[in-house]
Amino acid sequence: MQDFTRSAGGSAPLLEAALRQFAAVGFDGASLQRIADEAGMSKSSVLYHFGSKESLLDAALRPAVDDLRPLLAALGGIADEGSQRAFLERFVDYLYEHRLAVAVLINHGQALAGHAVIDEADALVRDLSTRLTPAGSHDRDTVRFGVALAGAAFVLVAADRWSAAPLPPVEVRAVLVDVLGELVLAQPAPSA
Amino acid sequence: MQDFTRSAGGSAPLLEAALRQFAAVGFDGASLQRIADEAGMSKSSVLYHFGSKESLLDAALRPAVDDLRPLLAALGGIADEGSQRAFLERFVDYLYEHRLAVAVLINHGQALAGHAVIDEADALVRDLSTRLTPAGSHDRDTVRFGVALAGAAFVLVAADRWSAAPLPPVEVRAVLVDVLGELVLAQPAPSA
DNA sequence: TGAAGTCCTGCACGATCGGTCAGCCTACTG
DNA sequence: CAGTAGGCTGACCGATCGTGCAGGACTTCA
Repeated sequence: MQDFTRSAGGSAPLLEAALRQFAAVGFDGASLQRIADEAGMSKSSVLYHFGSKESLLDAALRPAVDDLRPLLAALGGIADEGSQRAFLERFVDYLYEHRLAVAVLINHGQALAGHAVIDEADALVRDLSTRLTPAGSHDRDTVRFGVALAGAAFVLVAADRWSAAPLPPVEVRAVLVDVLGELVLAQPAPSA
Repeated sequence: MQDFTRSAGGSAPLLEAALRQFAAVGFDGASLQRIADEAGMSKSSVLYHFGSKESLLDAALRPAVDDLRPLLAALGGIADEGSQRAFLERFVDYLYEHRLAVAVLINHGQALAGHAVIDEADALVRDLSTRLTPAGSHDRDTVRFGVALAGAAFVLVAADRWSAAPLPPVEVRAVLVDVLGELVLAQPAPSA
């Protein structure tokens, strides 16, 4: 029995091209032809490596999903403010490293529900959400979490879409750490 | 000379179906056939009303773009904290009313650059961005604006994607007003 | 009654979609 | 040298894409 979906050999540029396309125009909107062109190979080669478009999506998102798991594990015992900030920095770095995959999950995830990778990732994010807004959390915390995650995901992909000059990634990272801290940690008691 | 693109007659459900599809799977991913099915008509009827897929996108996004202009005008003289909050409430209401169109602009705008409506909307958002982060604004403010806008847009479309129970829109609105205020108005001086 | 106009549809088109398959080329193994 | 396995490709398939077009159903007006 040969392996059903050939594991990625020298197909890294293919995965990057696929991620770019999926993030830009969505899974349905992306075509294997364009992905192949962008990676400098033929459409047949793409299907040779991954067997199907859905397998390509799985392979492209897999690293982001797998890297999210240890992050959740590290969230176990966080009490003092120092370890909170350390976790935030690690989380922002994760979002940056996998920004294209995260953008696909956030922006196109709802339309892709049912695909194995998407459901898996959604479960992890749901877990992250309930961990960051624990106990008898208010809807307020859930909304703030959503704004933080989707906002960060957007900025990391289109940081300077409406700015005059490109934004330096280092500064974006610092600001995001601050903003996420404000949004999901140590919120001041609501006025009401 | 007959009108080139017939103006929308009783085609409101068509525009709603189109917006839903565009927001869900993007412009390229959405098919006229599915939009037509969802609106209960034939694909030919869609093209009868709007002439082309691109014209349909234009018609679907037009109200959101047009309603954004008076909002920008109202941003002219805002000084005291009261009018700031009033503007924020009006802005959140705008985002909610046009949440599907806003989602299309935020999530798929980059891929749709070149289309007239998109460029027009982008110019308006750029204007909004520079007005809210005025004078010698830091990159910091631009990032915070991006997080606020994209985060709000996401929550208004997928508020309860990772929450156990659906979130009441009234409460989402209140929280968003608070959050947007924290992110784009009266930011405390950065620690550095 | 018939001409005109509006709304809608089925059919047909070329292009492109995801996917299958036979076969070419290179490299390694005996 | 022959054999074989892996990487890659073009030709091709049926389905679906956006679009053009002719015409049917219904209303309005002369």
